[in-house]
Amino acid sequence: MRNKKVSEQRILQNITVKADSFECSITADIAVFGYVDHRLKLLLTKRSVGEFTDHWMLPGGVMEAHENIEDCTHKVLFALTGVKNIHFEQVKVYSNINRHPIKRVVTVSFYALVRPENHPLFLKGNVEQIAWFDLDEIPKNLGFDHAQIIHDAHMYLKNNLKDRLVMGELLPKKFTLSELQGLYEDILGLELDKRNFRKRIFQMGILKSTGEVKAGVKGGPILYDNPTAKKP
Amino acid sequence: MRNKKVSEQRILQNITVKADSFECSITADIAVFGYVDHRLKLLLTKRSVGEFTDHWMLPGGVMEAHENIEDCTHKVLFALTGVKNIHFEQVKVYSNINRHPIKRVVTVSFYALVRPENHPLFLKGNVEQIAWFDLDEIPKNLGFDHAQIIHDAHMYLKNNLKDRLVMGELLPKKFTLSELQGLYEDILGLELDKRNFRKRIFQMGILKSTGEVKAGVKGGPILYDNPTAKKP
DNA sequence: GCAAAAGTGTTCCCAATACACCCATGG
DNA sequence: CCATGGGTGTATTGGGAACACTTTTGC
Repeated sequence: MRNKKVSEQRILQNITVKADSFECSITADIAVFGYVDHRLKLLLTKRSVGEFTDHWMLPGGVMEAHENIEDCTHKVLFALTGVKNIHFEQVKVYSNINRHPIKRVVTVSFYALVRPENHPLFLKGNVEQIAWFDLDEIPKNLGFDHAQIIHDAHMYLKNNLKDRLVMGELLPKKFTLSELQGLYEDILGLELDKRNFRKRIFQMGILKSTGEVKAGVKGGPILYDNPTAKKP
Repeated sequence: MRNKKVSEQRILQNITVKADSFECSITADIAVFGYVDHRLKLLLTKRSVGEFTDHWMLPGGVMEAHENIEDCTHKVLFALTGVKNIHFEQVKVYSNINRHPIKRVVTVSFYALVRPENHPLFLKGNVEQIAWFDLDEIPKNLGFDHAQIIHDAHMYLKNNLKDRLVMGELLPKKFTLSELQGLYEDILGLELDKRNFRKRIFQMGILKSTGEVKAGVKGGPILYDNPTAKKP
Protein backbone atom coordinates (compact mmCIF):
# COMPACT_ATOMS: atom_id res chain seq x y z
CA MET A 1 0.00 0.00 0.00
CA ARG A 2 2.68 2.41 0.94
CA ASN A 3 4.85 1.34 -1.99
CA LYS A 4 2.03 2.13 -4.33
CA LYS A 5 1.71 5.57 -2.88
CA VAL A 6 5.39 6.23 -3.20
CA SER A 7 5.52 5.15 -6.81
CA GLU A 8 2.54 7.30 -7.69
CA GLN A 9 4.36 10.14 -6.11
CA ARG A 10 7.55 9.53 -8.07
CA ILE A 11 5.58 9.61 -11.28
CA LEU A 12 3.95 12.80 -10.27
CA GLN A 13 7.25 14.35 -9.43
CA ASN A 14 8.63 13.57 -12.85
CA ILE A 15 5.65 14.99 -14.59
CA THR A 16 5.33 17.99 -12.41
CA VAL A 17 8.94 18.94 -12.89
CA LYS A 18 8.19 19.37 -16.54
CA ALA A 19 5.20 21.50 -15.69
CA ASP A 20 7.36 23.63 -13.39
CA SER A 21 5.48 22.29 -10.40
CA PHE A 22 5.80 19.41 -7.96
CA GLU A 23 3.80 17.21 -5.69
CA CYS A 24 3.15 19.04 -2.47
CA SER A 25 0.35 18.69 0.06
CA ILE A 26 -0.92 21.59 2.08
CA THR A 27 -2.17 20.75 5.51
CA ALA A 28 -3.71 22.56 8.43
CA ASP A 29 -2.47 21.53 11.85
CA ILE A 30 -4.48 22.74 14.77
CA ALA A 31 -3.46 23.24 18.35
CA VAL A 32 -6.80 22.74 20.07
CA PHE A 33 -6.67 24.10 23.58
CA GLY A 34 -9.17 23.05 26.18
CA TYR A 35 -9.77 23.92 29.79
CA VAL A 36 -10.51 21.02 32.13
CA ASP A 37 -10.10 20.61 35.87
CA HIS A 38 -8.70 24.11 35.99
CA ARG A 39 -5.84 23.14 33.73
CA LEU A 40 -5.08 24.12 30.19
CA LYS A 41 -5.02 21.06 27.94
CA LEU A 42 -4.01 20.30 24.40
CA LEU A 43 -5.62 17.77 22.12
CA LEU A 44 -3.28 15.20 20.56
CA THR A 45 -3.84 12.17 18.38
CA LYS A 46 -2.11 8.96 17.41
CA ARG A 47 -2.62 7.72 13.87
CA SER A 48 -2.82 4.16 12.67
CA VAL A 49 -1.30 4.89 9.26
CA GLY A 50 1.36 7.15 7.84
CA GLU A 51 4.56 8.23 9.51
CA PHE A 52 5.04 8.55 13.22
CA THR A 53 2.38 5.98 14.05
CA ASP A 54 3.96 5.59 17.47
CA HIS A 55 4.07 9.31 18.18
CA TRP A 56 1.46 11.71 19.43
CA MET A 57 0.74 14.60 17.15
CA LEU A 58 -1.57 17.52 16.51
CA PRO A 59 -4.82 16.93 14.71
CA GLY A 60 -4.41 18.07 11.15
CA GLY A 61 -5.44 17.29 7.65
CA VAL A 62 -4.87 17.91 3.99
CA MET A 63 -6.46 20.85 2.25
CA GLU A 64 -8.57 19.68 -0.68
CA ALA A 65 -9.30 21.26 -4.02
CA HIS A 66 -12.70 22.60 -3.07
CA GLU A 67 -11.72 24.40 0.13
CA ASN A 68 -9.41 27.10 1.40
CA ILE A 69 -7.18 26.56 4.40
CA GLU A 70 -9.73 27.99 6.83
CA ASP A 71 -12.43 25.65 5.54
CA CYS A 72 -9.93 22.84 5.86
CA THR A 73 -9.36 23.75 9.49
CA HIS A 74 -13.09 23.62 10.14
CA LYS A 75 -13.28 20.28 8.39
CA VAL A 76 -10.50 18.76 10.45
CA LEU A 77 -11.86 20.14 13.69
CA PHE A 78 -15.28 18.80 12.88
CA ALA A 79 -13.94 15.37 12.01
CA LEU A 80 -12.10 15.14 15.31
CA THR A 81 -14.28 17.03 17.75
CA GLY A 82 -17.70 17.21 16.15
CA VAL A 83 -17.82 20.94 16.64
CA LYS A 84 -18.35 23.77 14.18
CA ASN A 85 -17.82 27.52 14.12
CA ILE A 86 -14.94 27.54 16.53
CA HIS A 87 -12.75 30.51 17.13
CA PHE A 88 -9.38 29.74 15.60
CA GLU A 89 -6.52 31.82 14.41
CA GLN A 90 -3.77 31.43 11.87
CA VAL A 91 -0.35 31.17 13.44
CA LYS A 92 2.40 30.38 10.98
CA VAL A 93 3.51 28.44 7.93
CA TYR A 94 5.96 25.54 8.15
CA SER A 95 7.52 24.62 4.85
CA ASN A 96 10.89 23.03 5.40
CA ILE A 97 11.70 20.37 2.85
CA ASN A 98 12.19 17.46 5.21
CA ARG A 99 9.32 18.05 7.58
CA HIS A 100 7.65 14.94 6.26
CA PRO A 101 9.93 11.95 5.71
CA ILE A 102 8.31 10.84 2.45
CA LYS A 103 6.47 13.56 0.67
CA ARG A 104 6.57 17.33 0.60
CA VAL A 105 4.13 18.90 3.04
CA VAL A 106 3.55 22.55 3.76
CA THR A 107 1.59 23.18 6.92
CA VAL A 108 -0.39 26.16 8.09
CA SER A 109 -0.87 26.07 11.84
CA PHE A 110 -3.82 27.39 13.80
CA TYR A 111 -4.94 27.40 17.34
CA ALA A 112 -8.46 26.86 18.55
CA LEU A 113 -10.24 27.04 21.88
CA VAL A 114 -12.88 24.52 22.86
CA ARG A 115 -14.57 23.18 25.92
CA PRO A 116 -13.90 19.45 26.09
CA GLU A 117 -17.12 18.64 27.99
CA ASN A 118 -19.06 19.79 24.93
CA HIS A 119 -17.13 17.61 22.56
CA PRO A 120 -16.76 13.98 23.54
CA LEU A 121 -13.79 12.47 21.77
CA PHE A 122 -14.33 9.76 19.22
CA LEU A 123 -11.95 7.92 16.93
CA LYS A 124 -12.42 8.44 13.24
CA GLY A 125 -10.52 7.81 10.04
CA ASN A 126 -6.95 6.89 10.78
CA VAL A 127 -7.00 8.12 14.34
CA GLU A 128 -6.04 5.37 16.75
CA GLN A 129 -5.92 7.33 19.98
CA ILE A 130 -7.01 10.77 20.93
CA ALA A 131 -6.49 12.47 24.27
CA TRP A 132 -6.19 15.70 26.17
CA PHE A 133 -2.74 16.39 27.55
CA ASP A 134 -1.86 18.75 30.29
CA LEU A 135 0.25 21.46 28.71
CA ASP A 136 3.26 20.68 30.86
CA GLU A 137 2.88 16.94 30.43
CA ILE A 138 3.09 16.78 26.68
CA PRO A 139 5.10 13.82 25.37
CA LYS A 140 8.63 14.72 24.43
CA ASN A 141 8.80 12.94 21.11
CA LEU A 142 5.97 14.31 19.04
CA GLY A 143 5.64 13.58 15.34
CA PHE A 144 7.07 15.91 12.72
CA ASP A 145 7.87 19.39 14.03
CA HIS A 146 4.77 19.48 16.16
CA ALA A 147 6.64 20.38 19.32
CA GLN A 148 7.68 23.58 17.61
CA ILE A 149 4.20 24.22 16.26
CA ILE A 150 2.68 23.78 19.71
CA HIS A 151 5.20 26.15 21.23
CA ASP A 152 4.51 28.80 18.60
CA ALA A 153 0.75 28.42 18.91
CA HIS A 154 0.88 28.79 22.67
CA MET A 155 2.98 31.93 22.30
CA TYR A 156 0.46 33.40 19.88
CA LEU A 157 -2.40 32.56 22.20
CA LYS A 158 -0.63 34.27 25.08
CA ASN A 159 0.05 37.38 23.03
CA ASN A 160 -3.52 37.61 21.82
CA LEU A 161 -4.81 37.23 25.34
CA LYS A 162 -3.09 40.43 26.38
CA ASP A 163 -5.32 42.84 24.53
CA ARG A 164 -8.32 40.88 23.35
CA LEU A 165 -10.94 38.96 25.24
CA VAL A 166 -10.39 35.50 23.83
CA MET A 167 -12.24 32.82 25.63
CA GLY A 168 -13.85 30.98 22.75
CA GLU A 169 -15.55 27.91 24.10
CA LEU A 170 -13.16 27.45 26.95
CA LEU A 171 -15.77 28.69 29.38
CA PRO A 172 -19.40 27.61 29.79
CA LYS A 173 -22.32 29.68 28.52
CA LYS A 174 -22.53 31.27 31.95
CA PHE A 175 -19.33 31.78 33.86
CA THR A 176 -18.04 33.60 36.90
CA LEU A 177 -15.19 36.09 36.94
CA SER A 178 -13.09 33.70 38.99
CA GLU A 179 -13.45 31.05 36.31
CA LEU A 180 -12.36 33.54 33.67
CA GLN A 181 -9.40 34.58 35.77
CA GLY A 182 -8.38 30.96 36.32
CA LEU A 183 -8.46 30.46 32.58
CA TYR A 184 -6.24 33.46 31.97
CA GLU A 185 -3.83 32.31 34.65
CA ASP A 186 -3.55 28.88 33.12
CA ILE A 187 -3.00 30.13 29.61
CA LEU A 188 -0.48 32.75 30.65
CA GLY A 189 1.17 30.48 33.19
CA LEU A 190 1.18 33.05 35.99
CA GLU A 191 -0.92 34.35 38.85
CA LEU A 192 -3.00 37.49 38.49
CA ASP A 193 -4.28 39.94 41.09
CA LYS A 194 -8.01 39.55 41.54
CA ARG A 195 -8.85 43.25 41.73
CA ASN A 196 -6.61 44.32 38.87
CA PHE A 197 -7.94 41.53 36.72
CA ARG A 198 -11.55 42.54 37.30
CA LYS A 199 -10.73 46.15 36.58
CA ARG A 200 -9.09 45.26 33.28
CA ILE A 201 -11.90 42.98 32.17
CA PHE A 202 -14.65 45.40 33.15
CA GLN A 203 -13.12 48.34 31.37
CA MET A 204 -13.12 46.31 28.18
CA GLY A 205 -16.89 46.74 28.50
CA ILE A 206 -17.72 43.41 26.90
CA LEU A 207 -19.09 41.45 29.83
CA LYS A 208 -22.83 41.07 30.12
CA SER A 209 -24.18 40.03 33.51
CA THR A 210 -26.95 37.45 33.45
CA GLY A 211 -28.26 38.77 36.77
CA GLU A 212 -28.01 35.23 38.09
CA VAL A 213 -25.84 33.87 40.85
CA LYS A 214 -23.99 30.60 40.62
CA ALA A 215 -25.35 28.03 43.03
CA GLY A 216 -23.40 25.36 44.82
CA VAL A 217 -20.42 27.58 45.44
CA LYS A 218 -19.64 29.86 48.33
CA GLY A 219 -19.64 33.63 48.04
CA GLY A 220 -22.54 33.90 45.61
CA PRO A 221 -20.61 34.77 42.46
CA ILE A 222 -22.39 36.59 39.63
CA LEU A 223 -22.73 34.70 36.37
CA TYR A 224 -21.74 36.43 33.13
CA ASP A 225 -22.68 35.55 29.60
CA ASN A 226 -20.29 33.93 27.16
CA PRO A 227 -21.61 34.82 23.69
CA THR A 228 -19.14 32.43 22.07
CA ALA A 229 -20.30 29.33 23.88
CA LYS A 230 -22.66 26.98 22.08
CA LYS A 231 -23.96 24.80 24.85
CA PRO A 232 -24.39 25.31 28.59
CA MET B 1 2.37 28.63 -25.14
CA ARG B 2 -0.30 29.30 -22.64
CA ASN B 3 -2.49 26.58 -24.11
CA LYS B 4 0.26 24.08 -23.64
CA LYS B 5 0.62 25.03 -20.01
CA VAL B 6 -3.09 24.73 -19.39
CA SER B 7 -3.32 21.31 -20.96
CA GLU B 8 -0.38 20.03 -18.95
CA GLN B 9 -2.17 21.28 -15.94
CA ARG B 10 -5.39 19.47 -16.79
CA ILE B 11 -3.49 16.21 -17.12
CA LEU B 12 -1.90 16.78 -13.77
CA GLN B 13 -5.20 17.47 -12.13
CA ASN B 14 -6.61 14.17 -13.34
CA ILE B 15 -3.64 12.24 -12.09
CA THR B 16 -3.35 14.02 -8.82
CA VAL B 17 -6.98 13.49 -8.01
CA LYS B 18 -6.31 9.77 -7.99
CA ALA B 19 -3.41 10.33 -5.63
CA ASP B 20 -5.76 12.20 -3.29
CA SER B 21 -4.03 15.40 -4.14
CA PHE B 22 -4.41 18.19 -6.67
CA GLU B 23 -2.42 20.68 -8.63
CA CYS B 24 -1.68 23.66 -6.43
CA SER B 25 1.16 26.12 -6.52
CA ILE B 26 2.51 27.74 -3.42
CA THR B 27 3.86 31.24 -3.88
CA ALA B 28 5.50 33.87 -1.76
CA ASP B 29 4.33 37.42 -2.34
CA ILE B 30 6.43 40.12 -0.81
CA ALA B 31 5.50 43.64 0.14
CA VAL B 32 8.89 45.31 -0.22
CA PHE B 33 8.88 48.64 1.55
CA GLY B 34 11.44 51.29 0.73
CA TYR B 35 12.17 54.75 2.00
CA VAL B 36 12.88 57.39 -0.64
CA ASP B 37 12.57 61.17 -0.59
CA HIS B 38 11.29 60.90 2.95
CA ARG B 39 8.34 58.85 1.82
CA LEU B 40 7.47 55.22 2.37
CA LYS B 41 7.29 53.38 -0.93
CA LEU B 42 6.16 49.98 -2.09
CA LEU B 43 7.66 47.97 -4.90
CA LEU B 44 5.23 46.78 -7.58
CA THR B 45 5.68 44.96 -10.86
CA LYS B 46 3.86 44.45 -14.12
CA ARG B 47 4.25 41.08 -15.78
CA SER B 48 4.36 40.30 -19.47
CA VAL B 49 2.78 36.85 -19.10
CA GLY B 50 0.13 35.25 -16.98
CA GLU B 51 -3.00 36.83 -15.62
CA PHE B 52 -3.39 40.50 -14.85
CA THR B 53 -0.77 41.58 -17.36
CA ASP B 54 -2.27 45.05 -17.30
CA HIS B 55 -2.30 45.32 -13.52
CA TRP B 56 0.39 46.20 -11.07
CA MET B 57 1.13 43.56 -8.48
CA LEU B 58 3.48 42.54 -5.71
CA PRO B 59 6.67 40.75 -6.60
CA GLY B 60 6.17 37.10 -5.90
CA GLY B 61 7.10 33.70 -7.12
CA VAL B 62 6.47 30.00 -6.93
CA MET B 63 8.07 27.88 -4.27
CA GLU B 64 10.09 25.08 -5.83
CA ALA B 65 10.77 21.55 -4.70
CA HIS B 66 14.24 22.26 -3.32
CA GLU B 67 13.35 25.23 -1.12
CA ASN B 68 11.13 26.23 1.75
CA ILE B 69 8.96 29.31 1.65
CA GLU B 70 11.59 31.51 3.29
CA ASP B 71 14.22 30.43 0.74
CA CYS B 72 11.67 31.16 -1.93
CA THR B 73 11.21 34.64 -0.58
CA HIS B 74 14.95 35.22 -0.69
CA LYS B 75 15.03 33.90 -4.22
CA VAL B 76 12.27 36.17 -5.43
CA LEU B 77 13.73 39.17 -3.68
CA PHE B 78 17.11 38.46 -5.20
CA ALA B 79 15.68 38.04 -8.67
CA LEU B 80 13.92 41.36 -8.47
CA THR B 81 16.18 43.51 -6.35
CA GLY B 82 19.57 41.84 -6.41
CA VAL B 83 19.76 41.88 -2.66
CA LYS B 84 20.28 39.06 -0.15
CA ASN B 85 19.83 38.55 3.56
CA ILE B 86 17.02 41.02 3.94
CA HIS B 87 14.91 41.29 7.02
CA PHE B 88 11.49 39.96 6.14
CA GLU B 89 8.64 38.61 8.11
CA GLN B 90 5.80 36.21 7.47
CA VAL B 91 2.43 37.88 7.48
CA LYS B 92 -0.38 35.59 6.44
CA VAL B 93 -1.62 32.82 4.18
CA TYR B 94 -4.12 33.44 1.40
CA SER B 95 -5.77 30.31 0.12
CA ASN B 96 -9.17 31.11 -1.32
CA ILE B 97 -10.07 28.93 -4.25
CA ASN B 98 -10.59 31.63 -6.82
CA ARG B 99 -7.65 33.85 -6.02
CA HIS B 100 -6.06 32.90 -9.32
CA PRO B 101 -8.42 32.77 -12.31
CA ILE B 102 -6.87 29.63 -13.84
CA LYS B 103 -5.03 27.49 -11.37
CA ARG B 104 -5.07 26.95 -7.66
CA VAL B 105 -2.53 29.14 -5.87
CA VAL B 106 -1.88 29.39 -2.17
CA THR B 107 0.17 32.42 -1.22
CA VAL B 108 2.24 33.17 1.84
CA SER B 109 2.80 36.89 2.20
CA PHE B 110 5.83 38.61 3.69
CA TYR B 111 7.03 42.10 4.14
CA ALA B 112 10.59 43.28 3.65
CA LEU B 113 12.45 46.53 4.21
CA VAL B 114 15.07 47.70 1.74
CA ARG B 115 16.83 50.88 0.74
CA PRO B 116 16.10 51.50 -2.92
CA GLU B 117 19.36 53.37 -3.56
CA ASN B 118 21.22 50.17 -2.81
CA HIS B 119 19.18 48.12 -5.23
CA PRO B 120 18.79 49.57 -8.69
CA LEU B 121 15.73 48.08 -10.35
CA PHE B 122 16.15 45.85 -13.36
CA LEU B 123 13.68 43.87 -15.42
CA LYS B 124 14.08 40.13 -15.37
CA GLY B 125 12.08 37.11 -16.33
CA ASN B 126 8.49 38.00 -17.09
CA VAL B 127 8.65 41.39 -15.44
CA GLU B 128 7.71 44.14 -17.84
CA GLN B 129 7.70 47.12 -15.51
CA ILE B 130 8.88 47.61 -11.99
CA ALA B 131 8.51 50.74 -9.92
CA TRP B 132 8.31 52.22 -6.48
CA PHE B 133 4.90 53.59 -5.56
CA ASP B 134 4.16 56.06 -2.87
CA LEU B 135 2.05 54.20 -0.32
CA ASP B 136 -0.91 56.52 -0.77
CA GLU B 137 -0.63 56.52 -4.54
CA ILE B 138 -0.95 52.82 -5.14
CA PRO B 139 -3.04 51.93 -8.19
CA LYS B 140 -6.58 50.95 -7.33
CA ASN B 141 -6.88 47.88 -9.49
CA LEU B 142 -4.07 45.59 -8.42
CA GLY B 143 -3.85 42.01 -9.61
CA PHE B 144 -5.29 39.16 -7.58
CA ASP B 145 -5.99 40.06 -3.95
CA HIS B 146 -2.83 42.10 -3.67
CA ALA B 147 -4.60 45.17 -2.36
CA GLN B 148 -5.64 43.11 0.63
CA ILE B 149 -2.18 41.62 1.02
CA ILE B 150 -0.59 45.07 0.98
CA HIS B 151 -3.02 46.34 3.55
CA ASP B 152 -2.35 43.41 5.85
CA ALA B 153 1.41 43.68 5.44
CA HIS B 154 1.39 47.38 6.27
CA MET B 155 -0.65 46.69 9.38
CA TYR B 156 1.82 44.05 10.50
CA LEU B 157 4.72 46.39 9.89
CA LYS B 158 3.09 49.11 11.96
CA ASN B 159 2.39 46.73 14.80
CA ASN B 160 5.93 45.41 14.81
CA LEU B 161 7.32 48.91 14.83
CA LYS B 162 5.69 49.59 18.16
CA ASP B 163 7.94 47.44 20.28
CA ARG B 164 10.88 46.41 18.13
CA LEU B 165 13.50 48.46 16.38
CA VAL B 166 12.84 47.47 12.81
CA MET B 167 14.69 49.51 10.29
CA GLY B 168 16.17 46.80 8.11
CA GLU B 169 17.86 48.39 5.17
CA LEU B 170 15.54 51.34 5.09
CA LEU B 171 18.27 53.54 6.51
CA PRO B 172 21.88 53.91 5.38
CA LYS B 173 24.81 52.31 7.20
CA LYS B 174 25.18 55.52 9.14
CA PHE B 175 22.07 57.48 9.94
CA THR B 176 20.93 60.36 12.10
CA LEU B 177 18.15 60.23 14.63
CA SER B 178 16.07 62.59 12.53
CA GLU B 179 16.28 60.19 9.63
CA LEU B 180 15.13 57.35 11.86
CA GLN B 181 12.29 59.45 13.20
CA GLY B 182 11.20 60.42 9.70
CA LEU B 183 11.10 56.74 8.79
CA TYR B 184 8.94 55.91 11.78
CA GLU B 185 6.61 58.78 11.00
CA ASP B 186 6.19 57.64 7.43
CA ILE B 187 5.53 54.03 8.30
CA LEU B 188 3.11 54.88 11.08
CA GLY B 189 1.52 57.72 9.15
CA LEU B 190 1.67 60.23 12.00
CA GLU B 191 3.94 62.86 13.54
CA LEU B 192 6.08 62.11 16.57
CA ASP B 193 7.53 64.39 19.22
CA LYS B 194 11.28 64.73 18.76
CA ARG B 195 12.25 64.49 22.41
CA ASN B 196 9.90 61.64 23.28
CA PHE B 197 11.02 59.72 20.24
CA ARG B 198 14.69 60.04 21.18
CA LYS B 199 13.93 58.96 24.73
CA ARG B 200 12.12 55.84 23.55
CA ILE B 201 14.83 54.88 21.10
CA PHE B 202 17.69 55.48 23.53
CA GLN B 203 16.15 53.45 26.30
CA MET B 204 15.97 50.51 23.94
CA GLY B 205 19.74 50.64 24.31
CA ILE B 206 20.45 49.37 20.82
CA LEU B 207 21.87 52.45 19.11
CA LYS B 208 25.62 52.63 18.67
CA SER B 209 27.06 56.07 17.96
CA THR B 210 29.79 56.16 15.33
CA GLY B 211 31.23 59.28 16.94
CA GLU B 212 30.98 60.98 13.57
CA VAL B 213 28.91 63.93 12.54
CA LYS B 214 26.96 64.09 9.33
CA ALA B 215 28.36 66.71 6.98
CA GLY B 216 26.39 68.85 4.56
CA VAL B 217 23.56 69.38 6.97
CA LYS B 218 23.06 72.07 9.56
CA GLY B 219 23.13 71.39 13.25
CA GLY B 220 25.87 68.77 13.16
CA PRO B 221 23.79 65.66 13.74
CA ILE B 222 25.45 62.58 15.22
CA LEU B 223 25.63 59.54 13.00
CA TYR B 224 24.55 56.18 14.39
CA ASP B 225 25.33 52.72 13.15
CA ASN B 226 22.80 50.57 11.34
CA PRO B 227 24.01 46.99 11.81
CA THR B 228 21.42 45.71 9.32
CA ALA B 229 22.57 47.85 6.41
CA LYS B 230 24.81 46.22 3.83
CA LYS B 231 26.18 49.16 1.94
CA PRO B 232 26.75 52.81 2.85
C1' DG C 1 -20.90 30.04 63.10
C1' DC C 2 -17.12 29.23 60.48
C1' DA C 3 -14.61 28.23 56.50
C1' DA C 4 -14.22 29.50 51.69
C1' DA C 5 -14.71 32.20 47.98
C1' DA C 6 -16.65 36.76 46.07
C1' DG C 7 -16.33 41.32 45.86
C1' DT C 8 -14.45 46.06 46.45
C1' DG C 9 -10.65 51.09 46.54
C1' DT C 10 -6.45 53.31 47.12
C1' DT C 11 -1.72 54.17 46.59
C1' DC C 12 2.39 53.97 43.95
C1' DC C 13 5.24 53.91 40.09
C1' DC C 14 6.53 53.84 35.52
C1' DA C 15 5.87 55.04 30.87
C1' DA C 16 3.85 57.93 27.45
C1' DT C 17 2.65 62.72 26.44
C1' DA C 18 2.86 67.57 25.96
C1' DC C 19 5.62 71.34 25.69
C1' DA C 20 9.97 75.50 24.60
C1' DC C 21 14.44 76.84 24.35
C1' DC C 22 19.54 76.86 23.23
C1' DC C 23 23.29 75.07 20.22
C1' DA C 24 25.84 73.81 16.07
C1' DT C 25 26.48 74.24 11.41
C1' DG C 26 26.02 75.61 6.38
C1' DG C 27 25.44 79.03 3.43
C1' DC D 1 25.06 86.71 10.83
C1' DC D 2 21.11 84.33 10.11
C1' DA D 3 18.38 80.60 8.81
C1' DT D 4 17.93 75.72 9.42
C1' DG D 5 17.88 71.76 11.68
C1' DG D 6 20.04 69.22 15.99
C1' DG D 7 19.86 68.57 20.52
C1' DT D 8 18.16 68.74 25.42
C1' DG D 9 14.69 68.60 30.40
C1' DT D 10 10.53 68.97 33.00
C1' DA D 11 5.82 68.73 34.37
C1' DT D 12 1.63 66.10 33.72
C1' DT D 13 -1.13 62.32 33.06
C1' DG D 14 -2.99 57.65 32.52
C1' DG D 15 -2.51 52.80 33.03
C1' DG D 16 -0.61 48.82 35.38
C1' DA D 17 0.91 46.77 39.69
C1' DA D 18 0.89 46.15 44.66
C1' DC D 19 -1.84 45.63 48.45
C1' DA D 20 -6.14 44.12 52.84
C1' DC D 21 -10.52 43.92 54.34
C1' DT D 22 -15.68 43.10 54.21
C1' DT D 23 -19.58 40.38 52.39
C1' DT D 24 -21.89 36.41 50.94
C1' DT D 25 -22.79 31.77 50.94
C1' DG D 26 -22.30 26.49 51.65
C1' DC D 27 -21.81 23.27 54.84
